[in-house]
Amino acid sequence: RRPMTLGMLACQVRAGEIKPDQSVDKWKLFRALCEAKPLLGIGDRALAVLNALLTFYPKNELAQGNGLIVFPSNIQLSLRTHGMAEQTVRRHLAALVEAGLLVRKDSPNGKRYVRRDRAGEVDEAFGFSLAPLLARAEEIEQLAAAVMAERLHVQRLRERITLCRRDIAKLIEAAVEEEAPGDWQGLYSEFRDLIEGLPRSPTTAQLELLLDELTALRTDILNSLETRIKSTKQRGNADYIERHIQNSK
DNA sequence: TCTCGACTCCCTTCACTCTC
DNA sequence: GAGAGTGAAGGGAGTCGAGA
Repeated sequence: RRPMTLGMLACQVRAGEIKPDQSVDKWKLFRALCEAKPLLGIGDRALAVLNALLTFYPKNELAQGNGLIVFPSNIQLSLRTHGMAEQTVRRHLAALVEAGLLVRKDSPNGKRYVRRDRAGEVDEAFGFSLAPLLARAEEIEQLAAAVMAERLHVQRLRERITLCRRDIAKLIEAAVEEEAPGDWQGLYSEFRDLIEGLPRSPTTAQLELLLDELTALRTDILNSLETRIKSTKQRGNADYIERHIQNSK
C-alpha cells in the first residue's frame, strides 16, 4: 500500500553499509538534524516525532550492536509528542521515511509489532529502523555545519546592510542641511525603494544584491559630496587670491 | 486448537486553521 | 484567496491473547 521510491531504496541500501563498530551519540546527532533540517526537507513537527522515536531507543549510542529497530505504537508516539494527533504522527513518520532518515521494517502485513520468544525476549521487531541515521551521521553533521555557516554569513550581510543604510541616511541628511546642490530627494527615494523592495524573508542572494546596490549608492553620494567639497575649497582659494591681489594694489 | 474481541496498523475524506 | 498543515471520523485488515 505504501509506495517504495528509488530514494527509499537507496536509503535502505546505504543503511546496510554500516560498519560493525560504527556508533554515534543519538542526541548529538539529533541536535545536528535540528540545524540541518532546511537542507533535509523536514520541519519542526517531524523532528518532534523523530525525537519521540529516539526516546524509545534504549541506549544513548546508536550502534548496530544495540539493534537499530524501534517499535512504539502510534499512541505512545502521540503521548511523547505532547498529544500530537496520531494521524499527524503518521504523516510525519512518512515524511521522515521520505527524507531518508528512517526505514520501515515492515511486518508481512505492514504493521508494527514485536514477536517474542518463549523466554519473553524480543525475537523479531517490526517497526522503524534508525540505521539511516547512523549511516548518514557524517553527512548530517556536514549539512548542519553548512547551515550554521550560511546563518553566520547572512548575519554578517545584515550587519553590513544596517551600517550602509545608516551611512546613506546620515550623508543625505547632512547634504540637505548644508544645502549642497544635487537631487537629494531623488537619491533618498532610490534609497527607500531599495530598502522597501527587500522581501520579508529575503534569500542570501537578495541580501547580497541589496548590499551591492547600497554600497554603490553610498559611493555615488560620497563622490558627489567630495566633488562639492573640492569645488568649495577651490572657490575659497580663488576668492582669497583675488582679494589678496586687490589689497596689494 | 479454535474462536472472537480487543488492539493496532494503514488509508481516505473532509473540514478547519494558519500563513503567505 | 490559495495552499499547506492539522485533526477527526470511518473503514478494511492483521495480530495477539484469553477463554472455551
